[in-house]
Amino acid sequence: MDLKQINQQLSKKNLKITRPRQAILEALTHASGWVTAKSLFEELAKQQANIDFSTICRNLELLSSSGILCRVDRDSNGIFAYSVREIEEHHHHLICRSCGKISPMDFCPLQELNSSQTSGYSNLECRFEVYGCCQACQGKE
Amino acid sequence: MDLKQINQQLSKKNLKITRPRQAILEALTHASGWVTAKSLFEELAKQQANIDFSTICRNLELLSSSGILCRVDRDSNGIFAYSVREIEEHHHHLICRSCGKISPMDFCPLQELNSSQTSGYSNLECRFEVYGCCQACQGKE
DNA sequence: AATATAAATGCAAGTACTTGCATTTATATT
DNA sequence: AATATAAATGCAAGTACTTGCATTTATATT
Repeated sequence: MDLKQINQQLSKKNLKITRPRQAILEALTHASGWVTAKSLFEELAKQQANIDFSTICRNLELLSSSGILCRVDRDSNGIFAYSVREIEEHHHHLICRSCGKISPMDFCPLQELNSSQTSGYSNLECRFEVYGCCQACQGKE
Repeated sequence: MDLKQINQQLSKKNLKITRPRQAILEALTHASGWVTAKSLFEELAKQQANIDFSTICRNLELLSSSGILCRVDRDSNGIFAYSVREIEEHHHHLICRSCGKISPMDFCPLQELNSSQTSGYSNLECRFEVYGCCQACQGKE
């Protein structure tokens, strides 16, 4: 997804097209891989964009919950990595513990979950991430 | 599980039975529900146990990875809640977003995951939590 | 019982956000 | 074009750990 399309999405959701937000999205669309709040802050600082760290965090959070970004706990330490969402369908991620590679999976456990396990509950959502060692990293350690 | 059994497990794993660790485990075995690092710290401070916050965090982390405690991201904000593990079998948790109630589920998505989604990967593990609104909380909001 | 050693602790400093609030800014309305 | 308003920002202070390191302590070995 490119910046123009993203801006259309923002307008649809009554989210404003501000200078800091544009700089953040510009960096995200041009980034080669996944970024963290910290790496993005450092990148933008280099460009003298002068954007506060809290503004970056709030935008990454907001853009993720708006479905414009994907958010993954790559190192399973609660520090999230973000990237522009390229897949519209609901999905989860498979993460290599060794090289940090992130791949989408269309499998969602909620669909497979027998309702007896969650009987009486409404508004079900889940958090699901799979960690492993990818083919390229096997034997390397 | 009571303190005696836990201490046997600790010895088996070459983990020492120290005064701070005993105070933490004593509090955990007597706690009515789930505790956080912060709530446990405050509880122990009240008892004048004089245990450093970092010692509490390190123990909760270690005891979880040793299988003595369960650890759940109850409010999906990265702040974990812990409780003594009463179920030996591998399991995940179902959490009520409204009242915070935590229930075990024996379902594990890794068993259901089609291997085509993770082909080439080894040492698979997953993080899985389900959030919803429990029966008692429905209509309350 | 004395010694060795590996684990655990406490302290201080560091990390990665998060929140509250006053100010600014983008967009809709007149 | 001026005004209203709701969203977004920047700053400062707060939160919840986390890490490095010197010191202490529990257990195994002699």
